[in-house]
Amino acid sequence: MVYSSEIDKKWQKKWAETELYKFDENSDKKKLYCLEMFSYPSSANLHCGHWYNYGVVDSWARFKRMQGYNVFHPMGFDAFGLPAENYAIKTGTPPKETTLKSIAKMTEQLKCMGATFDWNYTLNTCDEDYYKWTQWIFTKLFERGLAYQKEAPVNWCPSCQTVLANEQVKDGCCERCKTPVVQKKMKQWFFKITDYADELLKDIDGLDWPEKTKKIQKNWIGKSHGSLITFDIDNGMKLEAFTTRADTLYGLSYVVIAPEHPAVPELTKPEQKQAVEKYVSDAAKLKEIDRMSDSRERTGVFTGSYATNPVDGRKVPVWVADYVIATYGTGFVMAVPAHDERDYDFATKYNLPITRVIVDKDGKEQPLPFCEHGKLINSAEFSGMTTEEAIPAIVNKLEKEGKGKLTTMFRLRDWLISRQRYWGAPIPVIHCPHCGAVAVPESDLPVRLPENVEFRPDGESPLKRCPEFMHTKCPKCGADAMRDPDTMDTFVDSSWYFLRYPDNKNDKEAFNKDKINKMLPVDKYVGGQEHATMHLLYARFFTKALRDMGYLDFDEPFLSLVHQGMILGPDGQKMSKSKGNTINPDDSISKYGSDVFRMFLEFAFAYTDGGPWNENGVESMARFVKRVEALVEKTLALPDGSTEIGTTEKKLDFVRNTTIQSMTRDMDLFQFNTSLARMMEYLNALNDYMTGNINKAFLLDCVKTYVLLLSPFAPHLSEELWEKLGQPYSIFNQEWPKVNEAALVQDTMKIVIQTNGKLRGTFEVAKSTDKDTLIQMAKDQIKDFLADKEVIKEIYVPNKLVNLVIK
RNA sequence: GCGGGCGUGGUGGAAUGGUAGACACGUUGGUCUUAGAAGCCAAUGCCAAAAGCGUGAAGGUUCAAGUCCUUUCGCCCGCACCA
Repeated sequence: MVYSSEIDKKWQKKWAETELYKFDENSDKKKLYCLEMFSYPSSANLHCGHWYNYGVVDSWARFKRMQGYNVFHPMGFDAFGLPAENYAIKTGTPPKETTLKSIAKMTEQLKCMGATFDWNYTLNTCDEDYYKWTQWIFTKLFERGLAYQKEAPVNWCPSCQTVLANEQVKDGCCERCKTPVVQKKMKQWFFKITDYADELLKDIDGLDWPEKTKKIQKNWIGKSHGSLITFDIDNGMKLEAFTTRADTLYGLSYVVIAPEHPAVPELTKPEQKQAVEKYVSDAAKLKEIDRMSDSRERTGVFTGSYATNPVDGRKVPVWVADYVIATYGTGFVMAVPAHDERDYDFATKYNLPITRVIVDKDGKEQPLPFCEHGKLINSAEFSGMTTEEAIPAIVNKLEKEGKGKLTTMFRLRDWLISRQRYWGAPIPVIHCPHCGAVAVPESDLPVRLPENVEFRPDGESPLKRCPEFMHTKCPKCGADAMRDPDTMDTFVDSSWYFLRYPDNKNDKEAFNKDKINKMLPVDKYVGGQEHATMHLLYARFFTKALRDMGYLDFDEPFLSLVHQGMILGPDGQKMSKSKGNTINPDDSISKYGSDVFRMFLEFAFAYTDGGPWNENGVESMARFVKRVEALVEKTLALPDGSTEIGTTEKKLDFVRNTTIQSMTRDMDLFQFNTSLARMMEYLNALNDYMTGNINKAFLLDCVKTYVLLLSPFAPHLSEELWEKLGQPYSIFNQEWPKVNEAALVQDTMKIVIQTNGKLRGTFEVAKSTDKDTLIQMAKDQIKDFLADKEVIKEIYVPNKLVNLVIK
């Protein structure tokens, strides 16, 4: 036999016919939900990244299955989104057509991978049966006040012609097309993820996620402890400012409001009107990227109004300046130039007073601006207090007058979900002239995406140009009304797909509560780290919101998370067609078979690191497979031989059991590379054994263990070898080998000899040897080295080493 | 600027504080062959070398440090006017 893609086909067929991977919902084995992030259906063949994610994790799923878990391992498609729409704009092919074609092709390809996916549980987000429930979730969030519409300055991508969520803006540019994002005021739908900020932050600690991802998510949520301080304005308004440094209040020099703040016009005195209006409109024109640039000089204008410092009654000017962000805190801040760098720059430029109120802990006057914590001076009764003491003291005083309170602020903003694009789930809302925004009732869902729509992008939603879609009746009052013309961000689709898999055919509800309470949370989730602040955060929010609405009973969707690394081109660069450094898995697979390709990916990289492609590695994996085949064939061809269990048998049995032991551990750690290294060592040990006097029955047993251990990595090959060994179908219904503790006990031990911690030699000795004898043996072995040295201390680590401290 | 991570042979990468470099790739030599390829055997951190030196650099803790601590350099990632 020579392993090849023919063997792959043989077993894929048999697995399909016998429904080997059919998931049994009623099994009494312990469930294990193993999930990889689903993929965008693309017309191209599966690339290395797909294989690395789906193929490698499949090996883990097989391992768990053999360990006796009832593994749920579904696969589906994240099918809405811009690429299909952009392709349609270019070629005129409707997105639905391209997408469905791609899904069909990709499904075939995934089947050729030989993974354990149960395709009865697949889903596709552009399917009506799916997006009906995406829309249903929207209406539930709307009913609960978690979906709302507001006019807001939003991130607008002039190239994609749509708004973007904060998470989709990278360095002031569209994450997708790199075009600089501009600010635009538009009425948009938001999900109130900020309601869950505290819980989303708090629960991170309990997750088995990479520390880095947890940190990224924590920073993104960005909780900060501070105070809200109310300022009376001379026009009778009251404005609140958020600050983390209430202790510096006596150093107040002026206050600043963001240009987008709605109170700006009211604050502006007639004499300043022209200047302020110009400033505000200039600020609006600035691209996000320019405004963010920290080399930019601070600018601002005086509004003509004055605010009163609530602690000492002094009046300070109100400025408008774009260094204040409208969307963080209250969009209004107190400026203490002596103790804040930004305020210091600004005050210096515009000649505003700079008053020191903080000295360092030792009472020294540090150069200004001094932004660290310290001790208060020039602060009335608070002088002499430390920052930590003064903050509650000052806020407490203000609180009695209703002018201050301690509070927390989050960096996280609400999630903007409207998109002015075609290929997405329509927002299920009807705008009625009498009733306002009305959610489409469940009985009228789905709101179908019409097919005859011109989707040329011009900043307007394509659906607006489809009168049959737009015109409808208000579900409440029956009046003529208009549909919402926008579609939902595709991250909405992916925020709940893992809930749909276990109950994907349910046409009465999004998912059955009992079913998903049983199957969820996902036990192992594997996907790219780039989703840290997007998908992974949104999915957590959906889970918590649905829980609070009573649709499910768990708090977190993904208990344990792993990020796969990235496979780079042979040149160490990210693979891309334009660089011409892509590797097509199909070439390797047709040449060597899919198991060879899969094992190469498993062996050649640390899973979470990835790295550059190396063609030689695939070859070497093919050689490994040949050696395994040769082992099985040679074993079968052997005459019966001896039946003795002697030292060589014990030695091989020891290797067999240490292999089981370390592989079981490494697989749980997603260390596929070291697992396969152990397999190579075990193979070498088997080949060594075969050079001697052979006990065939014993050898066969060891070879059976070998094939079992190999099976998660090389499913087709192992199934074939299992059959060759005369074993019953299927190897994947076999149990993962268990360690025989007795075989791990050895009669001898290897002792390392060190002097001052440096290796001098080793020796093999009977386990029963006592300490003093051992030390003497060690000394004897290196007596030449010790000849002119004095041993001043002897360290003995039981069963391991002797370290002689010498002079 | 703040936060996090990582620096180990020619390469990918291994090492519960206890033999650094497992397992491979590559390279070299041998064997087989008319020849080549494949296979098999051997060698392979540095140094000609038993000794000595070696995990970015410098200190420290320890009988013993790639691993723990301090400082420092370099690279990568995240956040970035967040008050």
